[in-house]
Amino acid sequence: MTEKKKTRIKIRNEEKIRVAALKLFSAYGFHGTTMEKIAELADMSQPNLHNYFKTKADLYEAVLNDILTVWVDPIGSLDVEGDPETELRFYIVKKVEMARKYPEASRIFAGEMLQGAPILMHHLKGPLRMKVRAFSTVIESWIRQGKIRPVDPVHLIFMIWGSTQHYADFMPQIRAVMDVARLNKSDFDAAAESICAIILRGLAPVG
Amino acid sequence: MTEKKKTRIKIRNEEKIRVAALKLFSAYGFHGTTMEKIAELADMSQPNLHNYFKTKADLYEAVLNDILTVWVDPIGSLDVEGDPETELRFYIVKKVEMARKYPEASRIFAGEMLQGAPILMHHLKGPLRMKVRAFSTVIESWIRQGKIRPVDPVHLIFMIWGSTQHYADFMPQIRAVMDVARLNKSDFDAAAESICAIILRGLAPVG
DNA sequence: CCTACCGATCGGTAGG
DNA sequence: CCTACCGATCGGTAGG
Repeated sequence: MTEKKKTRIKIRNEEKIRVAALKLFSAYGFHGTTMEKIAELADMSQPNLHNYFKTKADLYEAVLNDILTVWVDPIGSLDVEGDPETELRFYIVKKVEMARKYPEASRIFAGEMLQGAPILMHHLKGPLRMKVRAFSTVIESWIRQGKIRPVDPVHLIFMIWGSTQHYADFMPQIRAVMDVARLNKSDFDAAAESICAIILRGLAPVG
Repeated sequence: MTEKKKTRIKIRNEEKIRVAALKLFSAYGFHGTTMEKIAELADMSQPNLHNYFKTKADLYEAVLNDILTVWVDPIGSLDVEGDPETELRFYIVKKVEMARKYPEASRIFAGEMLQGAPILMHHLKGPLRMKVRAFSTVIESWIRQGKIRPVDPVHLIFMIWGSTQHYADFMPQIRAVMDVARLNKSDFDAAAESICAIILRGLAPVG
């Protein structure tokens, strides 16, 4: 019983650390974040952190792995049997929704890219590349069937990623340009609609 | 004469420092870069750096200002009298060219955004917002004239920025997915062509 | 422009 | 899980 209690506290504390670390790493980067600040935000002493994560680098890696599961994985694949417009719209809307719901995940991922992806390179060359391959296969099939115009599938997916993630990663710029204190759901919806309209129209076959 | 010689050396050294700082700040961020490493790359002693830039923050700001002049300013405005397709194509091609030629500038700018743009916020709310306003005016004029489909000009420019800068900021991901060691000019050209094709077709009026 | 060095911060450990 | 503390690093300065 005492054992069980301890374990529950440990699980809860570890979660608190992960949440605090995600927030700070995403806002200040790896080097701009101190273990002391993470400890504060997680309401613990700094030395105690090391009971849960041996080193700062370990904690950072743990946070990155958390992100991969919520950020990259849930992006389902396109259904080749489906209607291209419906399928791509769903995908784009989902990506914008992710940028809105998990901006910190997006930013920590972006920060990792800016630094050359030292930790995530393995994931990029493995699982992510496979995802793009599956995506490309569907796009190419649609092109062969004349359902969409000929287009390089890889550049298409980069275009979708770039334009959707932009709303999370460049939020200060977007807020400044739009002159709003905060982006609310309707702003994101408008963004998704604009992106969908242009890309779907851009891909629509002649006639 | 001795004075002149000194000045020339000083100018040359300051330039060396700026170049070294841009390279390291863009790769490792502000906190991940040490004055010692900048000094090494600039072939100087670390204390000597402080004769040219009082503090690390001053040097960082100087680098950011350098970037604004080469990264944001030269993006000419759209010519409202011109053909939308020609004008937008020119703009997109130029943006991709900038991502290819000045990836470090793009990355340091992106890093600044990720951290909330503490230093660049003034620029975003001033000059940059004006640029977007000018861009929007032209787009709206084209829409009124039926030259392009109705579209939110602000989301359009975000879409162009997002999809073009992506090739500089997310280069590790792009290289991993495309399975190439380096992106050469033809890759960037293909990217520009894909982006142009989809966006221009997406904006083309009915008929 | 260099040598020498400072004060502060930070990640991590000892020991209980 | 805490107190106390370490070794190392780093930005910046003194003094010449």
